[in-house]
Amino acid sequence: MLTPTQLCKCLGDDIRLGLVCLLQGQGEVCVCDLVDAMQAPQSTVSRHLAQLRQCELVVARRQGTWMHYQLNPALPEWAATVIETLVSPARDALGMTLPNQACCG
Amino acid sequence: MLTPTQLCKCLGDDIRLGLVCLLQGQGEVCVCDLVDAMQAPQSTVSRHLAQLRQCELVVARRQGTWMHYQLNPALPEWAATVIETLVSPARDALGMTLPNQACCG
DNA sequence: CTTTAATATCCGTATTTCCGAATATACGAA
DNA sequence: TTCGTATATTCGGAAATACGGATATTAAAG
Repeated sequence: MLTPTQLCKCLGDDIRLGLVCLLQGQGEVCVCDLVDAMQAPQSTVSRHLAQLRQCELVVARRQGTWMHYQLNPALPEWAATVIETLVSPARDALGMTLPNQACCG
Repeated sequence: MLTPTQLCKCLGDDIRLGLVCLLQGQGEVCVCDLVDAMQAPQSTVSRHLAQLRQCELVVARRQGTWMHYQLNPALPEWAATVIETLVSPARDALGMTLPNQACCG
């Protein structure tokens, strides 16, 4: 079960927080678009996504070769609130632009 | 200036999150009471307090030999919201009881 | 079955973080 | 000045985390 400390540890990294920002309010996004938006090596993005999955901050769905990620819609309320609160200042601080959903249909 | 990533890193540790829980809603608390409540070595508590100060999550006031800490009342709104949201589930998860303000007047 | 594309995992290395005993500092009292 | 109390800082080592190239896995297509 997700604890507050775990949530903060997960969000206390630029890449993971960036990924959460990309997912927030976007429904599903596939990994290739996330890699593209993060401008980080694919293995790095994938490793961080695995960590987010392990904490249950995100859920994944396979569609053929692609994996689609989204924020876990069943987060505890406090966790969802924390994420919603952080996303806007985090987008500013990290210079995040919305993902370019170019890769898959 | 405090960034979302920094805030999360700061809160992503049981001792620092515990300290924040002890301070939230309590006004000033002196270090001896924090050490007592955390049941951790004094140097450990002091080191974590220094980190919280460096991120400007807390401010300190000296009164003679004692140091009184409180949450920074001038936190950015998003940071204050995150802390308020986390405190209650964090108190549960960490088994925090309120500080025993026994040490100084 | 082979190839190709998307994603995940492995693994050695580098970096960061944490710990707590010991020590230093700051202050008040005698 | 000297002592005692409260707190901060130092320091070396242990543990956790992050990195990214190389490799493995999965699935669709030919």
